Amino acid sequence: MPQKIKGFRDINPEINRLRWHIIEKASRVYRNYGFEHWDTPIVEYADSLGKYLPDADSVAEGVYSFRNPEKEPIFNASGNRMTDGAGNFLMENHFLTMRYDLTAPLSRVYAEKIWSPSLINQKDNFKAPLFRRFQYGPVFRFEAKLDPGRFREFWQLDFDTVGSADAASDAEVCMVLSDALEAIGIQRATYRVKVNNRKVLKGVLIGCGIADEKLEQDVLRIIDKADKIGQEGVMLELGKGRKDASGAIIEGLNLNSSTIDAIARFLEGFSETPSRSQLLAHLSNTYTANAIFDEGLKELAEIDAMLNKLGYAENRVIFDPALVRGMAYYTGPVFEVESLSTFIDEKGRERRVGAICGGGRYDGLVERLIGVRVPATGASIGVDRLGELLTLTNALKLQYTGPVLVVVFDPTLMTEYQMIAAELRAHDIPTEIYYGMQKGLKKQLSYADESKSPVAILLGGDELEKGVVTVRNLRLGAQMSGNIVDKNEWKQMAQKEVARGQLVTHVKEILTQKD
RNA sequence: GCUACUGUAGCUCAGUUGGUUAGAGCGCUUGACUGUGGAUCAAGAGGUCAGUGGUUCGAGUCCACUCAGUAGUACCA
Repeated sequence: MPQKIKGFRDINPEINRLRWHIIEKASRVYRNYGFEHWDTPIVEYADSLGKYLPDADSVAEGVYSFRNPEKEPIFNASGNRMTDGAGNFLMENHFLTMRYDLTAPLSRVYAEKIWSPSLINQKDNFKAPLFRRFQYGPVFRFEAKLDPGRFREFWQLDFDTVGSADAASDAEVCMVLSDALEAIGIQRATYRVKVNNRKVLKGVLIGCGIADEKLEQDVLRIIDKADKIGQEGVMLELGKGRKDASGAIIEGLNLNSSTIDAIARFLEGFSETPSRSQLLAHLSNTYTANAIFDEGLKELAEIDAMLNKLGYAENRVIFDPALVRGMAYYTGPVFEVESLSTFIDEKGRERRVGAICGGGRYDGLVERLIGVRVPATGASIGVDRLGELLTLTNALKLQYTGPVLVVVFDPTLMTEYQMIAAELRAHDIPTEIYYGMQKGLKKQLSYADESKSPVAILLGGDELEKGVVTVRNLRLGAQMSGNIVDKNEWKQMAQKEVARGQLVTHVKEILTQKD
């Protein structure tokens, strides 16, 4: 049997409806804030996408890569074609990579399209142009192990502001996320936008004597897991390591105990979720160690002030001092949206979906491509993750009505059926004619049910002669089918013979009925 | 990647201490029903018991390995 690749999905109409609902509602909010819609290719030169470069002609760690079949010239760092000793251009089959997020392509677009090449030599006296875009589409990651709800192809829905260092643009990210989720139909009580600042964490760690970047990343990674492994687990992993419940051994960082204590004290300060203002007060009273910390704190205070004025209170946006986000490239504020909704899995356990959005400030991303520091901030909705959440928690019921179905009683009347369908379509009523080979009436009406048709049109020789059609209200019929005994009575209610000229009016009437 | 568990029809599962031709419900197909489903009845299709090797007179059942799935854990742009 043919098979699809694991980690890739077939998207059925139901998932598609949900997916596009999310995209349409969120995009409208993004547009409202002035973001414009861009798309970029699914494949990019590997070099454009950052540090996850392939090292062989195979799938490299985490990404899908392959050689471009076309031979193209190689460029050096200053953008000139490289030549061999005899002056011939060096050509190569470049490495191409399928995008693993939408942010790396964004920085490529910015560098290539927005940053005019004529300005590349003026970088010392140059103010980066402003660029605000939203984008959605599939991204690809090679995952060796696939957790439920994690795929190799999945959709993201990003919005980013490139060219602003203002904390106001960070505050705006929180507002956009909050607005977008509510536009999608997520109840305010069921999500929280969480905000932290990498600069604060960095400052604290420097205060603890951790300045080495690699070590900093390791410590942050462990802090990030605090809500999962608890305070105790964090301390063990910072120290000598631990054994988890399944018996797997997790290596520790072997920090000395005074460092661990200092980090623990920092985290303990927030064991009870404090309000934004409490947190700011606590931070400023306790840690005034260094410049980067102060800068981070000041940014958080600005974000807080703006959110307060604009009505984004603690029930929408909170500060979480242990929030890290995995990505190394974040340089300032980081964002994550946590869903508070729970669902019961098939084994009866209560579970959560977790993070449904993520983002942050990444002032160094464009710099990696063109050597110029361009501040940028933004976030992304995990479309499929969110869709999964809405399905599992049954939080959103999308109203969907399928097409009217014209039942084919008598194949010789096909032209008549086509005319009926055309008439309904001309009035913007989606209409389908049954073309299946299983002609039984039962089959045709089951088909109508499956495609969620509201109405079936029945017409045979008798009706044709009388100049009428029979219109059956399938939604009403379904409602009544449970408790009706007398079939004729039921038929009378759910089904009506109307004059051919009244068809459109009658169908419209049924369609506008609310259940 | 590591640890544990699971793998029988499209789905959910039963299958005795190893014993003849592997079952049920739901779903599916056809018909009763040459013009009215969400009912009934009847018939039917559908299985390399995840795969390979082994133990045995005999394996769905026991053993080993492989693969896949689930849960936890690690990594995660």
